[in-house]
Amino acid sequence: MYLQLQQQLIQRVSDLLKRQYDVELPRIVVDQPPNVGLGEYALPLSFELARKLRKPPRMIAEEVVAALGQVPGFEKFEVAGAGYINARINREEAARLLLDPSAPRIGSATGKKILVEHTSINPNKAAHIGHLRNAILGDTFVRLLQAAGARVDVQNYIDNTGVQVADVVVGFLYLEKKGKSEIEKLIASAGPPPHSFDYYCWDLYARVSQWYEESKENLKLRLQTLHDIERGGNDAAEIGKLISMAIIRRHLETMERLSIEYDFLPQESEILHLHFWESAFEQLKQKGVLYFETEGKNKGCWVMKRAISPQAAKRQAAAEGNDAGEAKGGQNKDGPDEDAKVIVRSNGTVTYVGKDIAYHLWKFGLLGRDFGYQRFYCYPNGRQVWISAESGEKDHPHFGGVNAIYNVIDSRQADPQNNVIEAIRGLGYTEQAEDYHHFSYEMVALTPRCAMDLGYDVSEEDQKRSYIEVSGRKGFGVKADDLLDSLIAAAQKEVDSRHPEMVGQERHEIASQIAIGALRYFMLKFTKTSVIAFDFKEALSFEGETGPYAQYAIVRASNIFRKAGLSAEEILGGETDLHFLKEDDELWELWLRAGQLSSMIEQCIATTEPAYAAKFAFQLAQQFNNFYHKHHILTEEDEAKKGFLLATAAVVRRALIHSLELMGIGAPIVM
RNA sequence: GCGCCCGUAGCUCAGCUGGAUAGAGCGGUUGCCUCCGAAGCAACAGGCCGGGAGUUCGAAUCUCUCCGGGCGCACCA
Repeated sequence: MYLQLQQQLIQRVSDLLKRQYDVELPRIVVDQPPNVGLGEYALPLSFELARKLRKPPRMIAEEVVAALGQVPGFEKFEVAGAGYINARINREEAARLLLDPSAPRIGSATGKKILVEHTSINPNKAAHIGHLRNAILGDTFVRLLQAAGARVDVQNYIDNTGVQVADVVVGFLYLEKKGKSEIEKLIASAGPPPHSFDYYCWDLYARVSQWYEESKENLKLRLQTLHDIERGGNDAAEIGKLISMAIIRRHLETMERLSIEYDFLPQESEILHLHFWESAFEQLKQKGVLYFETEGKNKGCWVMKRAISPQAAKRQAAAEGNDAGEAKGGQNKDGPDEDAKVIVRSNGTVTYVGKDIAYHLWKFGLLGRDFGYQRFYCYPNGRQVWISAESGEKDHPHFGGVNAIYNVIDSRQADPQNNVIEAIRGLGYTEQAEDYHHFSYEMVALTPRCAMDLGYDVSEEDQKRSYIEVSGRKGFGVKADDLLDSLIAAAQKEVDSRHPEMVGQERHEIASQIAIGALRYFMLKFTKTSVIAFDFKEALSFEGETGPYAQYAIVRASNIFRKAGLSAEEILGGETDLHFLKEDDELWELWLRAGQLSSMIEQCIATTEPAYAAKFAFQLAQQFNNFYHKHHILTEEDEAKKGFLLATAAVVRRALIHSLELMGIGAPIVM
């Protein structure tokens, strides 16, 4: 509702500016006045135009207001402060839009096919809290895109031929002296966490990392095992596959607990064995993106010019604009470009970035090759997960070939990601390069106190830091399933004491809804650029700015309807006297925020920042709680007023449920 | 050395495509359950928005610089 009216207003104003002053602003800024009593939109454009038109801002504002006249959906326009143009929405009309449950919503991404890749945990150990942040951010973004009308494929990339898997293979073969059949038995006999296979590997992985430090001979075994796995067709490769498959299944189980699902699991082994790189290599050579270095430290390698950061590129472009004609970059300096990125090593093997370029050409449908596809797992709701295979099933959906991609990868991978984008741009695929988004986020770390509570040795130096990085290699971190279990246990305790009348199964379901709400909200309330210093006390909290706070607001709203013997849907569809909105700014503010839901969705997508969704839900819940406290609906004597208050609760409840849904958080029946 | 991110209340963080009086949660103090459930509400205390300069009618927000912290910069994966 809010977004629609805003777009109409912008259109109207920009037409007017063109007609009346013959000016076109690149963007018409729309703010919200400090309080709703001043209107719903504030346009500061007169300040911007004052110089250009040689008129004081206030005069411009007055002229614009006079010229605007009547605009459908708006009550009036007025000049405020030193020259703001404030717009007032026709409250009753807007509220009617909000009540209509069948109102069509058209998002900015309608009709687009978008690929989101997230989770992508090395299949060699249990998932930890850092992986949770990745998966929750990714899954929430998927939901936001879908709400904006996009068709989204969800991919979870599996690096099954990397060192991490090799390390665990080494652990089984040389530390534990276990063969294939013994590992098979181990997998078959594993139970749920903490007796699960991924937990077992978590410890083994840490032990192997220690063991490598004991002698150089051990490290040689690692390299040899890695090469065996890459080549395929041997014991190490078989065991690697066995381990990786078993761990992937565990990761899917862990994520399923959080309602996180996938469509396709592309594996690195297929990228290798189906020769994706060979196709990419041809293209890259032909277009001159890669060149063969004949001198310097990279002699004998195929290299590409290293990408510069987007910001540095902007600065460089600006500098070039100032003094055009200057030499640009190091390409034509003396000697080889020592800073170049090696893509093919002098021994002929391809680096990780090279494989990634090939893989991303596939994503955009530009490679000319495809994976084989095999069924891997089917969710209870019928959704099918596919996994890559050398020769797959005959009938399968087609993945890749999308309009835009989002890779949810932590900020430490910014350089390699930029290199892939540069290669794609270099091949002439500028549009695709623009629609390649590195969805970058900061890591989750542990506070020193948290690390010590978990029983880890923390050096004196580390104790002074505000946070310590999680490390799978050291086995240092909080496992995802452990955290979930603690959260469920904590929620269960509350539910048990509040609802002794309910049966165990029901209580457990509610407890897990609350736990997931707490966890998902916790991971989303921080902006992507903020390092989360993980702290159990904060994460386990169900009070204040948390998921359960918002869930509780919904429960309260639902209780009103249950107690009244009405359904919220009935109220939304019925007749409501909306004149109360005219004089009550506080109530109108509540309706207005509910109406800003789609505006919030677009903002999240435009900035790739799901944290806005969390803030939105919390603020709406907070406003609702305030309303709930102030108005006792069921004892309201004025029938018209009562109906209006019920409609208010129904509208807000629906917006709350929807906003939590966007974050993958369910609405419990009771709490 | 180069690049990226961060620095806002005691703590953890919003606000940053410039705009009206800088916000929230936690923690602290104090109230509120005969009333749709207190996982809640209300109130108070708490701020040179890291320092400095610049751009602007206007800067927490943009630019530069310095200080402090974090993370990247292999023919490793």
